[in-house]
Amino acid sequence: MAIHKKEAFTQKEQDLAAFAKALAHPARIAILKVLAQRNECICGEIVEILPLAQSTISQHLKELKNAGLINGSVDGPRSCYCINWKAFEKFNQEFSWLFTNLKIKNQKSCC
Amino acid sequence: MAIHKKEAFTQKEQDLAAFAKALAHPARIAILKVLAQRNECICGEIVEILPLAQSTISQHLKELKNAGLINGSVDGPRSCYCINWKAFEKFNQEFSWLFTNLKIKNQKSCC
DNA sequence: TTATTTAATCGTATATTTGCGATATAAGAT
DNA sequence: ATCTTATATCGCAAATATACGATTAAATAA
Repeated sequence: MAIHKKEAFTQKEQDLAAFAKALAHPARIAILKVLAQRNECICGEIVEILPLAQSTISQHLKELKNAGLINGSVDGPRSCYCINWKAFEKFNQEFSWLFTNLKIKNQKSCC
Repeated sequence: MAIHKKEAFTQKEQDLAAFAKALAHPARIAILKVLAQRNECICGEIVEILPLAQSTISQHLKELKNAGLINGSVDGPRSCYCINWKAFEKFNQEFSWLFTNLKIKNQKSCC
């Protein structure tokens, strides 16, 4: 593709797309659900629950962290991850804004 | 990667991921906004508005259509696209469900 | 009929994503 | 100090995604 034209779009569009991208894989959604269900921050448990290799889980966790959806901290020999509720709230609002924005002007499909 | 392990996850997880994937590009979010702003269904106008080639826009439209987020119909020599509000509403609820689901059990990040 | 317009599709190049095994790292246990 | 455990990272292979120009197809206009 030679060039990524992301810079041609607004920051809001890029942010929303980046957030959506982080959610754009069933494994990552499943990971978020696991993290949310346990009150304690998890890590290796995810590897046991999901049918993916440890390195793959680690990679997905990294992506979620890079997207800002989860926090991570080292806890002795293991890593502790948990959902970044603030970021989630922010993106939830962004999404609501998008839906609302889309919906106000036009209520029905024309084709 | 050899094998896609999507089938290892629940249908809901897969559906949500597919929806997120459709939104995971700023161009597609921009397209949705254009479609929403015009009460009439558009097509070639998008090509003039966005800094992408016609074939690229066409490809993005196809993806949005495949994801069920927009409808499309042939109108003479041109194509008419518009947002599928029903599908959007459905996915909006799915997302709300996810957020709610995530939020009920745990209110604060532990790390 | 032929030309024009509009959009979809094809072919191609390149970038990114996904996945895994192997290895490295770092803390705790013995 | 060495072994074990837990996780991150590296290197690789294969699949997907992104982008574009060129071509095709289909309808209208001339």
